Amino acid sequence: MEDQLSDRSKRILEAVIEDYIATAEPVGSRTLTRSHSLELSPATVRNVMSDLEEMGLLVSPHTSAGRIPTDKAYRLYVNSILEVKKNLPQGNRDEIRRRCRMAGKDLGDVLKETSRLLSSTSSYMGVVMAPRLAANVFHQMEFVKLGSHRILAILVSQNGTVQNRLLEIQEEIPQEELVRMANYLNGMLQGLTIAQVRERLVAEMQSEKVRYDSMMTKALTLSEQTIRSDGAEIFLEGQANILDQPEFCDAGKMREIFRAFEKKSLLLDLLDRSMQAEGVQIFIGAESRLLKMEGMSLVTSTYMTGKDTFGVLGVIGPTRMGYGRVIPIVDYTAKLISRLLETE
Amino acid sequence: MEDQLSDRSKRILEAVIEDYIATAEPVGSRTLTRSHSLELSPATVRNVMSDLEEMGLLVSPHTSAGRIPTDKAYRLYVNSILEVKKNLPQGNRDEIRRRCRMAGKDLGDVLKETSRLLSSTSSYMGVVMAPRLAANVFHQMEFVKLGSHRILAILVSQNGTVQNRLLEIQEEIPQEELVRMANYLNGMLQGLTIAQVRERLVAEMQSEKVRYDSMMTKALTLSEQTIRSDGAEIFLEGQANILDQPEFCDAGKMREIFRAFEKKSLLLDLLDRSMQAEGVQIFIGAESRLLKMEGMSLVTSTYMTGKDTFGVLGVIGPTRMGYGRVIPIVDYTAKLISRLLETE
DNA sequence: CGTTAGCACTCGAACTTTTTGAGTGCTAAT
DNA sequence: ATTAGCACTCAAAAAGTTCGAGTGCTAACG
Repeated sequence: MEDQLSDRSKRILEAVIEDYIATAEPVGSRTLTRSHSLELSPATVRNVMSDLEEMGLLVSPHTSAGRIPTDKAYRLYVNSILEVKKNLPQGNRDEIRRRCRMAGKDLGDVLKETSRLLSSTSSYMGVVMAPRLAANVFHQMEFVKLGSHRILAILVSQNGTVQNRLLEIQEEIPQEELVRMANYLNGMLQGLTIAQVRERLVAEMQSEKVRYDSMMTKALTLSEQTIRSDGAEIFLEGQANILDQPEFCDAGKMREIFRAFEKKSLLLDLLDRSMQAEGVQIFIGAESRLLKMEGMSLVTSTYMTGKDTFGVLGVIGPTRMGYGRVIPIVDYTAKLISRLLETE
Repeated sequence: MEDQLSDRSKRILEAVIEDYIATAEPVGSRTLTRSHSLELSPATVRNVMSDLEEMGLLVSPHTSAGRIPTDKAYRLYVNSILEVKKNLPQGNRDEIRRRCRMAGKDLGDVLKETSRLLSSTSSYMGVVMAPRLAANVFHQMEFVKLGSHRILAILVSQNGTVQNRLLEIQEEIPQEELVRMANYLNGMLQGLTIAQVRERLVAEMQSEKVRYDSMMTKALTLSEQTIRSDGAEIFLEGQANILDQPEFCDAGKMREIFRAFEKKSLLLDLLDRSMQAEGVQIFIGAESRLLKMEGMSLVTSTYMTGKDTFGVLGVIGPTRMGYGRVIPIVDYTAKLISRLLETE
């Protein structure tokens, strides 16, 4: 399986891929020799392309058309041909920097803006997943009385995430008691991750010493309700950008794509998966069978929001996307955001 | 200008509009007489249609095609022909009811879900604008210390809206002082609208008696920072639905539409405008030149979240939309949401 | 007089046919 | 090993047909 590709074959494959990225049209031997200054005749190129086709790196949509790179080809390209410019063009750099300066906003706003940023600099779709709540570190909890039977619970994590939850309660609880409850909980839960908090609460509720203290019981019940459910948030921006891609210009496909993104669950799975490893990761076409609609790729990177809580951000575009350009953007943005969000 | 339309003309216009709504195709005299049981010959219908065309209620895309209703025709239809079924079909009613039961979520979640709901029951786009912050009634403010130079400010309104803002501060403020500041402010600002709060803060900061109390100054500065900027939130859901509309199936138009909705500012203007009057309002096609892309209409209604704070919700669809069906949906949803959000 | 049947005319949509040209694979010459 | 040359392919664009739902107009009808 270790494709023993000659240097020349690689050069040609690269040329095909780059042409296809640029034009979205099947590329033929002729056009290749013209645009890229390979010192070869069309006929030679044809032979090589024929080999590449045999190896499953190219396909032709029909006999008398040019050829198109397969997912496998992109994989090869990304892994061993493409050399990612370590240095993002200064222009991009500046823009990202500039738009990252956004003090006075909460985490959600920053992430949304980041998603926008990714979308506009890459000209594909930007996606950012907030760190999963469970991994965050508990910082503080507050209960605010809204009415006689409604309490607003506020859960603050150390990285600045804030979760609000409206709780309906049976019996009225006076404000002072709420404060005492919060104090009690804040003392107990300091520094734990939310996941740990959850365990702790369950354990505590079953322990003997709490069972007969109604205040504590109430407090535990309330807080348990507060941290229940961990709907990781996803910010997806720039959907309109993919309408510009010629391969999706037909209405049917577009609909499919939009529908798919409307329920974010599969995207969530995919992003969750890319959180396994650190750094930039690339999912090409059908490799992520989650994005089962064909022709889409995903470039992600993890970012940090604290000691050991991270989220994922990235760019979604057509398989035929400018990896060389996108990868540094994703990488740089992730690093910058990490720095920005670091709770020093 | 008071169109003196004979009863028959009205019936025919209605038939044309309804046919066009159903099929999205220009409708001709023949088809009309067949589908609707008007007791008239095609020729007669033709004559009438010709009149209607003269009055600017119908147009034909070209000589030998059927006719299409103009914006003016829709307006007439909505105002004086269409009789809105006061009673939403029980099915819809039930679904709306069911999905409105969503306790334990904050306002944002509820509104987002409502937008989804509007979108799916109408099969167009649902849109919900959160009440403008300025009109909300202040309830409570909290400061939570996140780090030595970072404070999380939480602003709770009486209707359950929660705003978080991250503040960077120069000099460290101990937690106890933050609590005292919050108490001071909560006492002072109780029951005012945010707009009034803003004024009050400015006034207070200039008053003599505060000027030399650094704690108060700090408190005022902090809170002033917190309520600054009033980015009304808009929840727009179901964009994929409009891809199903045949009139937008061409890629160019779609792109335009998606681009337009990506920056929500014009939508915001429009919704803001529809907040002038209470109850259901209808903007047809170019009437709202804000949605300057043609062929879109908007049905809105205000909803209440408290004594006198309201937001707007509605449905955006093609001008050729089922007004008779959509209007009750919007109306009913608005009422239900108002009831749900009422701070009793 | 309002309504209707009849008729010639229009013109986009859909279907065919033709043309075009970028592409291929093969073979023979360099 | 490379390349020039050639016959062949086939989608896409252009040109040409057919078809039918529409129209407007006129004349007849109750």
